[in-house]
Amino acid sequence: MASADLQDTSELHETTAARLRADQQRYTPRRRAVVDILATAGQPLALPEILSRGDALAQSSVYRNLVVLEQAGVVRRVTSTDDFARYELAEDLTEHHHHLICSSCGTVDDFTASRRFEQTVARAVAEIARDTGFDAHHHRIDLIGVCNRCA
Amino acid sequence: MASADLQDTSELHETTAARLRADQQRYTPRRRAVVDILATAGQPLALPEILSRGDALAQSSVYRNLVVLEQAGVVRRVTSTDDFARYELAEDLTEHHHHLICSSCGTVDDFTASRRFEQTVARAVAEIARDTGFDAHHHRIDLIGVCNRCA
DNA sequence: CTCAGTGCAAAGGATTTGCATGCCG
DNA sequence: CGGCATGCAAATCCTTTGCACTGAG
Repeated sequence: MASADLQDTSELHETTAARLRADQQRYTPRRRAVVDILATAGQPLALPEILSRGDALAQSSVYRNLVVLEQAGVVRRVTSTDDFARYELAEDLTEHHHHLICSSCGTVDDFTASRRFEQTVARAVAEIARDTGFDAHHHRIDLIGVCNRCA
Repeated sequence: MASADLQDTSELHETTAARLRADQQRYTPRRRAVVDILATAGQPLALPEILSRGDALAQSSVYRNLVVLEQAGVVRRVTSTDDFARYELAEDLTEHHHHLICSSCGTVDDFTASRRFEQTVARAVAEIARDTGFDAHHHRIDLIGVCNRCA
């Protein structure tokens, strides 16, 4: 299960720097800003949200940096119901979790399931992989519905 | 794999017609064509795929009809890794299933899980809903990996 | 000095929309 | 006849890309 407690941002940044380095990429101030924003968000963010939380970040640069960060395994892109891509830190930098997707406004919130549930899922996934020959890297489990704000 | 023999497409079309009617919408030949294509596909289709399987369907009309069909609860929009939206028949018109998403080519295939697994999921979902107050209409469970063709 | 990173503006591309026409009811 | 469905083309809008500039090494 790894994924220590990375509430400690310095460890997060160290890990991020290491992964970027492994990808021959630098950990620039802009990239660090993006990581910081995602780390404190607690939910996947769409680009406009990232921009508004940052200080004069250029849209194109953020997009470009997100690509680099995703490539390095630091960031993960998630899709919702609207047509904004949303971004969050890679799961091994945070905590294993799933998403509550609001079909009304597109907001994505995190939630964690019980250990027992996760075990069952893991078992089922392994089973499926065996049966279908599909090489599953990871899975995603989302609940789609209406969030409190929209209800 | 496909949903195999469309034993009774007439029932599908009847149901579809009813749902459209409930939405004050007509079941036109074009809409029927789209439903037929999705019914025989056995996997979610991107728009170009729908067009190529149809006979001179206009792109914009198909998009428009997909919106209408989705609105009426006949069609469901699913997202993959590429930037094509994909469409499939609503789950209650087919069979409860999940998706194998290829992170390489974006293809989405169907798979069904064991009854036991689904029960556990249902229980967990209810639990989450109770804890978070999130009104979950449905859930989605996808396995992301590399399909046989891309491997 | 070199070259990756950045910002601005313009381009791309899937999806949506305006408008004129055709057809079902 | 009237209004919705359709096709075509143009418009949208998120995202990507071209290009010139800046700063770290």
